[in-house]
Amino acid sequence: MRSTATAQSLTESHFAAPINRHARVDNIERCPTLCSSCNLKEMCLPCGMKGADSKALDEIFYNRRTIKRGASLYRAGTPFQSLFTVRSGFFKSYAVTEDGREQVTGFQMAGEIVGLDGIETDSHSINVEALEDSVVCVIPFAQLENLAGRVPSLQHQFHRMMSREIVRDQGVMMLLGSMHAEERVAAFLLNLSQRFAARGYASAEFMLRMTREEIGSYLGLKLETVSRIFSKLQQSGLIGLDKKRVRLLDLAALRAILGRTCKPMRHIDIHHHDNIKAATL
Amino acid sequence: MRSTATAQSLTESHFAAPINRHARVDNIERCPTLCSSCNLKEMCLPCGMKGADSKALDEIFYNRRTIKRGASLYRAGTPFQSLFTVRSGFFKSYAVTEDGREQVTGFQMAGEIVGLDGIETDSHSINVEALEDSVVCVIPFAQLENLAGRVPSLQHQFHRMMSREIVRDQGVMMLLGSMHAEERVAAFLLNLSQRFAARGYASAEFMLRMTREEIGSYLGLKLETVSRIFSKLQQSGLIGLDKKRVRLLDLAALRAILGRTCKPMRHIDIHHHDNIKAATL
DNA sequence: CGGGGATTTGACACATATCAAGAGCGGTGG
DNA sequence: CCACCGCTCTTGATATGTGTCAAATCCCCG
Repeated sequence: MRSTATAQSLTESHFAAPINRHARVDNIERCPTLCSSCNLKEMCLPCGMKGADSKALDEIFYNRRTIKRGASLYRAGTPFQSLFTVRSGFFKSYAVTEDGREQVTGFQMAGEIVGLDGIETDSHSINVEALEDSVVCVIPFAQLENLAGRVPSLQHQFHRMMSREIVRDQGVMMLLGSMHAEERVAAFLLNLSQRFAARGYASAEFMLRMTREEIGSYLGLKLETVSRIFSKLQQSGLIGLDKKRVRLLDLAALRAILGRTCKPMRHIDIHHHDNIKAATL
Repeated sequence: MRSTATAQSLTESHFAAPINRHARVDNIERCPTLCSSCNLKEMCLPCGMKGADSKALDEIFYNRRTIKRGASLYRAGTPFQSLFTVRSGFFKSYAVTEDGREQVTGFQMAGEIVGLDGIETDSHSINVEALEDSVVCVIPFAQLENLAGRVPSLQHQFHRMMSREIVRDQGVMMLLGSMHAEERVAAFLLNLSQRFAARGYASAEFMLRMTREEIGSYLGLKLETVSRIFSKLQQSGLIGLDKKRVRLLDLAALRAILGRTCKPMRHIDIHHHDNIKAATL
């Protein structure tokens, strides 16, 4: 049923966890694994904690929860109680305005943390939805804070993860605020590639779990624009594209797209150049 | 790993930091006020802490530092040691790409916290610069974490402030990703107004500390566009404008600008509506 | 008081949105 | 099994919002 070959390693490896087949209802179960022996510990909450400290995380009484494709992990306005770390699968987070506009604020994959938006007001401010059948670890926030108060390395690691989220968001602002469509798409693909690589997956070929529209929402573009740019990159030989499967064929060229700010500069002449120099210095 | 001892030495090094040079140099002084008696405590770090706990914050050995207009509080790449809370004045934070593009990621005013970007990697990822002569409280982060480990209410309050920053950033993403120029400007003005109001300042009339270009960078617009929209809003009577001084004359109308998404919605019909419903469910 | 940056405004260019049509695909039910 | 349906994606033609370039004024700061 799932498409053939290569990228299945992305999904299969984590599907050892039992998935509730019958009901459309999310399944909650007692966690069978401890953080200290989890294969994701290198990039999840325990990252950076050593020896005894990392064992301390096992104190937390947490559950696994499976979320079906298309189902919500949580919605804006619901009370905040727990953080979630993605065990397997793929999520999107998005905000909705009163007038119904939807803005995707991020895509989350294995090892990434979700739910930080709820801490401020004790209720969630955004929505998080599974883009494929997924499994998360549910971490009761009160317990985490309690434990963090006693384990400095955990506390610090948690702060680092929040800080990382802030830095990530600022990167998105940069992308949305000052990049052209083609740059945004290139940055998006490279970012995904990098994150897959960090997880030991193929970094040059992967499945896009989200639609063109969701990509567009994330990048501040319309779906048609995303599609057109995909086509263009494909024709230029920078990427290979088969439906949702992407192959990055020329990483250097993709990175180069990020560099060039001032368009092809066709109408440029010496005068022009001087102006630009003067303006930027 | 971070002991109190290192924390002290961190602070010491702050004192010893090469803050030489006469005239245009930032000034550092021992803080004359305690958090528990600070007039900003309602909206600063101590916010939400009660009685004895709020006194605990006084344990932190922190300094005041004055930053001249145009001077940097910190720059990207410099080592992270302390957080800062704005005591008075106004700042902008901004990121810079390799190719020199600058993206303003936020404006900070009294009671707001700055520096959270540095926690992740122990070095700052963005730049922060004073838009007017300003004063900040310097909070050595190691000390803060140490104290937070012993004072749960402080720990929780700090987590709330980080979460707030994340939520704020997501609001900016929404603004940059799915709003029109006029909406962005309106949202910007209303946001400033609200923050001034929360501080007991006039919320309908205030000075813009930043240039049109900085506003544009923040909003993902060019300075000319910002200027044009200011003019338009003025001509419509929604705002009064005199150089950097703004008066919000019609809050309701400004808020209304945020509501209308789909232009005049001319081509809409019932079919369309059905599609939308189906799509969102 | 002078000079350079900030702002405004206009004319025009261009990137991206909008509208529209069709193709491909997956699921569903006869 | 095929036919149908809805959704996603692609592609083209066109519209439009915002950027770009330019020039004049203003005025803040030294």
